[in-house]
Amino acid sequence: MPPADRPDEPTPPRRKRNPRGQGARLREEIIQATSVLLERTANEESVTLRAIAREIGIASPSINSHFADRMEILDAVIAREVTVLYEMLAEAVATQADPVERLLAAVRSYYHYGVTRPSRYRLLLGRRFLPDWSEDRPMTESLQVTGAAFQMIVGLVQDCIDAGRSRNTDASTTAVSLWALLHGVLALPNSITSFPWPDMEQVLEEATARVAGLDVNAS
Amino acid sequence: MPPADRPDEPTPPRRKRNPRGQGARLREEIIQATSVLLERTANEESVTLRAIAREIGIASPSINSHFADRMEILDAVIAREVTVLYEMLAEAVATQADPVERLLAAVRSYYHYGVTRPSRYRLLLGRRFLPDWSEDRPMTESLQVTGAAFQMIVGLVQDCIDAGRSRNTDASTTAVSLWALLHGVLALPNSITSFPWPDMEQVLEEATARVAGLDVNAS
DNA sequence: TGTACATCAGTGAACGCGCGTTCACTGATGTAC
DNA sequence: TGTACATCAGTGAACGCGCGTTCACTGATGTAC
Repeated sequence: MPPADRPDEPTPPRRKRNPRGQGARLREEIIQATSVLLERTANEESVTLRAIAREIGIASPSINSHFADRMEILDAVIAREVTVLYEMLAEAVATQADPVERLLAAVRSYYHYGVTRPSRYRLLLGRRFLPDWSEDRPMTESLQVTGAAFQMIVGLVQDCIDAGRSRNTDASTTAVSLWALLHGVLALPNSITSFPWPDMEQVLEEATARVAGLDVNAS
Repeated sequence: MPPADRPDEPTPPRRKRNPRGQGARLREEIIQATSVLLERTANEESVTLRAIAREIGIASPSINSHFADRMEILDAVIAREVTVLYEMLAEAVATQADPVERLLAAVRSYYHYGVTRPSRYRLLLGRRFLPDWSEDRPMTESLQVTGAAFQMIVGLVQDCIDAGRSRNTDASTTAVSLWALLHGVLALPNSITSFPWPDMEQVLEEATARVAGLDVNAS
């Protein structure tokens, strides 16, 4: 006889099975649970298929019909997050009219994403170092959005140049430098916690102006 | 009967046991093997105790008398590598007399370290994200050397300021910005391989001059 | 100079664990007749 | 309107694997007498 009706027992909350044509809903749940689990554990390694299944309350083989392996789930999470980041940038930029302010809004927005979703940001840029990575996993979707985001920054820099608000000449190189700076500012304090870091947002602000050759104070 | 004398069999090369007082030699071998393994597999996760033991040709429990766990070995590797990096910086700086050239030599040297020892560089800055990390592992030794390296950069920037070769005023903030830039320039192309990166050393060179407010062309 | 003994450096088999994967299955729900 | 059946969504037990860890051991070498 199974211990049926002991309500105080930590019985895993049994899921309702999805209705007939709606099997793809579990796919959504898996992506969502992985994202949550990732941010909670702050460690990609502990996001195993079994851990994801536990998080949702399903049997772990149930994942197999939706994803080939762990990496495929993580790739889905990445694709989603890259889009989230891209839209955050676009929204932030849209609120500003001044070319310099638009560029700064994008930079601040990227920084804000990295600070508030550290594990997911790490995943975006650390996928290549996961155990089951291999060279021939193209990730076309994420790469396209990444490329679009980059081109957006290039455009913003170019606008500053065109408006005579940047002393730089090469918008593309400037964008790469800004990206490197942003990534460093986000990654360093996360990596080396016991170091007397100054206010990194302030550092970023100043360095951005220098790297982009910005004329910040003009109206 | 064990298959004794088949010389073409892939018998693991049996190690000579260390002489009496020299047990600590194996400790050295373990650190060395871990470092090699890390660079070869490019993945911290596959550097397991058993993998390290296999690499050296010992039984895996033999490690226990030298290190408490995997993290302790990696910490020893890190301590070594931080020192290697610090000495590379110091040597590179010592070859130059001009303040700006000294700072640039340090920046190039850091970049060179990261490019030539990518997995170890990643370990230096990724330790916090390993599965068995915990907040109360101080790593005093590495942190001291890291602090010394940072102070060295601060000093180099200050020298540029004092010599009227940098338009900046805060050497410490500038050093943080430079560090972030360096880290980003190293990390980005490693993370996102399928992106049309420009020559990152060139990007670094230009951005360094901007971030540090350098007057590069003065003799 | 010999010999008993302690110590040091490391071994090898065995263990329990969590993992991904397999495979036969279950049980609700839509569809054909 | 009823009923047989196919399909869909997911289960649960079992497997082999590599891992870290344990524990009794081995065998060379230095030391005491």
